Amino acid sequence: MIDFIEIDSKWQREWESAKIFEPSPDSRESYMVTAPFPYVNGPPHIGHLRTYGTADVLARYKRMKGFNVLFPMGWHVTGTPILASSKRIKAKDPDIINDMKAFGIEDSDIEKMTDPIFLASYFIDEFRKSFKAIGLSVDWRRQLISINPQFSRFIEWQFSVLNSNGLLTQGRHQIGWCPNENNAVGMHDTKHDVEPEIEKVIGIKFKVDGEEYSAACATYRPETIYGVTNIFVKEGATYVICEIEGNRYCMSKKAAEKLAYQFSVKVIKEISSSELLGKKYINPVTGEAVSAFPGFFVDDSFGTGMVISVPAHAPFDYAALAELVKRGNSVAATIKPVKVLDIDSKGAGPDIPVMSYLDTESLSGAIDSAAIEEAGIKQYREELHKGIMVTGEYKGLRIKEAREKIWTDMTGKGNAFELYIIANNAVCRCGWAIVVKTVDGQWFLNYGNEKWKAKAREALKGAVVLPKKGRSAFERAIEWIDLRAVARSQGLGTKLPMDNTKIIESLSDSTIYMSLYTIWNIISGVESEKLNKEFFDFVFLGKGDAESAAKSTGISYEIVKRCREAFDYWYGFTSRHSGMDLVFNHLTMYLFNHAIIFDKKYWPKQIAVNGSVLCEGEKMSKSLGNTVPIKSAIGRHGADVIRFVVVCSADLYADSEYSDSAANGVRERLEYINTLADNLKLYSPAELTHIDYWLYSKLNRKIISITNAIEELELRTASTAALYDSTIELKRYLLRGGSNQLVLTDYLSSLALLLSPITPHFSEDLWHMLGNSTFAAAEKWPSGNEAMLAGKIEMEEKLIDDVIEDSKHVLELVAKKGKQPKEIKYIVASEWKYILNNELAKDKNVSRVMDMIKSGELENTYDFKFDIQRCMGFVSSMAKKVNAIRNVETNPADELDIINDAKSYISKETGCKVVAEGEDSSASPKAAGSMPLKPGIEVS
RNA sequence: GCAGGGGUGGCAGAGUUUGGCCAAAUGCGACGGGCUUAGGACCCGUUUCCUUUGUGGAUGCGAGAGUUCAAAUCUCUCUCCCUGCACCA
Repeated sequence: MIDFIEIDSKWQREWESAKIFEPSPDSRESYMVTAPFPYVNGPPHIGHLRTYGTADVLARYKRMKGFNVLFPMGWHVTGTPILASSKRIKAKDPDIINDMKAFGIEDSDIEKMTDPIFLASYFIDEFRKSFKAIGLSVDWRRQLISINPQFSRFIEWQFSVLNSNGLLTQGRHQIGWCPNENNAVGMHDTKHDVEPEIEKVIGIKFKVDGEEYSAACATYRPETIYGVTNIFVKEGATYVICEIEGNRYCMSKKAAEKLAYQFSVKVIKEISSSELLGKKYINPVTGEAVSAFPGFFVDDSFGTGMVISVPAHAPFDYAALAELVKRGNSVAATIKPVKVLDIDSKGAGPDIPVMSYLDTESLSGAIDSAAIEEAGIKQYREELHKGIMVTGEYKGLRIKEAREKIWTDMTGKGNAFELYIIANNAVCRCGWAIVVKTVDGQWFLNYGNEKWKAKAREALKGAVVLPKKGRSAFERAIEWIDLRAVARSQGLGTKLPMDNTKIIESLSDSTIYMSLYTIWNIISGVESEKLNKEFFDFVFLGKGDAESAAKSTGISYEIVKRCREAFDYWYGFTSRHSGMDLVFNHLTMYLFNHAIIFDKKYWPKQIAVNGSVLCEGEKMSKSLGNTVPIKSAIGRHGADVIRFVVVCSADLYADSEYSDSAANGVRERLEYINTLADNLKLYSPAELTHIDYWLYSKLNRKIISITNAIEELELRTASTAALYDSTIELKRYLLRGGSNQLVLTDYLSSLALLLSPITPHFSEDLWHMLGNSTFAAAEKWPSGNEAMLAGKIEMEEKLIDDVIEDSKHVLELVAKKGKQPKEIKYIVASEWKYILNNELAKDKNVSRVMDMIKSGELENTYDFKFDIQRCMGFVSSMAKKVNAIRNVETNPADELDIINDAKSYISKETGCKVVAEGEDSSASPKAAGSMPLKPGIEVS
């Protein structure tokens, strides 16, 4: 049994004291691997490991390939989540406190986490411990934290460069807002961690007959204006007359209060819902006057609290009218639904489309709001996608188009105004409903800038994307990304240079920070005030020279010069690793920012995108309570098994799956290899034999395929070949009588190195067990020797396997008849069959070979006496399975030798004595059926 | 809707770029057998259907059509599933 925990810590100590992961620029080619610095507001779990593990495998592999590899790590602290967590702990929120306790954090430490900086540093510590324990080959001298003053100077510089390129613009912006706490609300501040969904709707003005105000009716679907039969208000709710931007409206009091965060709202007076019910409302498009009714479903705190009723297209409206009729409302009884659009392109759909979605029978009973809502969603979707207008000015147009036109028509003519709502009714942790607040003067990064986009496209072109199929997502993302709001009123981070009251948002301050790693170990002692524009301009842009930069900053010439050299050296080749969920924001912004700030030679060279980690078949999430902390996973299985399972058990783009059974499977195989290495003394060196060459051939083939796979980060392919195929090969080698100590040592040594990027601790241990004193982690990657590939020998071994398999099949059939055979006779086919077989193997063209036989070309070519009749019969019998013919030249003499050589093995496997002979000299009834690579089998 | 990914045997999951040793790797499960006092571990076999003193045949990789001597693999149409659509990290 391997003590995985023991070897983990042993080799981690040795590597650390040998400083093999702390590189400096030298004469080798550089290779820099980075992954997003983790956000440290909670414990590290195995989900984090996918990206970092993949990056580490690549880093370790490239190191062995002879590159000078830098794999740095930092910590992301910027933004609101850490503040939010602290706040929740302060408020004694049991959910978060229980989570912390479950992770094993002492009460006293939880207490201290009310200080966000303590919380961050606590988890930084945890992450570092876990990352070290899993064996990441990180240069720990370069840990930057996104709120270090030096980091902030760098971000300020970045924004000044962006600003000087005209990429920062100002404008209006909508945010989620808690009226109670008076602050912006993001996902981390809501109940159940939902993102407040801000949506734009249109408020249509229905002039109230005889009054100087209009009803403001909010809707997503202005195109249904042609089908409005009435208006709904909430019975019993308080409404108000108010003034917004010079217009007077009636709307619910609650709505007016919410809209005050978007507009300047002046309330004139309150008005009861019953007063509104008595009035007439003029449709701004059709000019028709309609009545108002009480609607059971109306929520006076949503939108404007006044709803247009389109019974033909909205199940709720239809149901509400039906309900009114049931209660004896005679005016409602006169209302006929008006069809506005049809999902049938010929207009042949039903006259009252809502009937296709709503179970009208159920309307006679109790109201089932959930069912009506579901019908509404379905109808809305279908009509949006397939609908064609059948009435009004835009008759014949598709709905999406018609909606856009009607929207701009109405807002343009002053018949409507735009407003924002929280579509998902998100609620702040304090319990208040979130509202939409309009902020003027928000700063945006303008990713819509065409020149910038062009540069980003160029940058993408110059980068390798892994997996290859991931590229199209980037192409889309570059076109799609537009304005991004960058200023926040709260959170940790760097202040926006243009507005010192604002913090730079946390994805925007992490787009080019990887470049800072290259010099972090040099500047971490430098006072942050000295890191001015001249310094960064020189180090990262090469502007000016070291002397003047040193003079203007007060930093020593040596340091300035070293920084520039370090950046220039390391940033020549960078490989960025991240999860696929970051393609549409972080990774795309990463490309954009590199493209505009740095010289082309420092642009990203490779971007690798990976999937996530499933746990026992389920997506990991806090709410499911199935997140597995890295430290407990390691405690169970050791670092290498976890690395293997989490990082290598799926293709790069697919989700990998962590499960105990998978982990056990990996461990068993590692144990097998280890035991074999332990038992090497039982074998002794000898001359190379057939089966030794077979193993060498397999090994070299494996080296080549693993190397190719890792280059493409196809780690599943690589790891399967390295571990699973290897154990199968080793078992077979021993079974076939292989026992050469030198060969086994060679094989295991190569295997140790091949596995080293994936299972570094195990490999290091194996490497030393085999008598080596160097570090496997720093060894040269094995190179596949083409000369050792022996296709023929592999084919021969395959032949033996096939022969054994077929023999067992026959023996079984015979056994069913109650016979117990003692001997198997193999009859190797005649030479002419081999000639035809090889001829067919060339191009698998049956008719060509037939022609050869008939025309006599065959005899001319091969100088052999053929029996035309039998040849034709043989070829036509082969016609059906021509696909299965192997493209390997064989002959009967060799095949006979192979079988004779393997007699003892076959005999052991089948339990029978083995005899072999040629077809020509055989009297066996099975002789005629013999074929190349499929000898006749007779048991007796 | 837009964009991205996918549909393979009881399950998980390769194979698709470059069509042909593909009835389809590997793992798990199930069943039968061996070994054991027993269980575990381990070993052998079976695991689409039919056929069988043999290595044969049929069907088959979401559905349908096409290209080809040959299709899981290429083309087209359809269908279903998953993910993202932001200012949250």
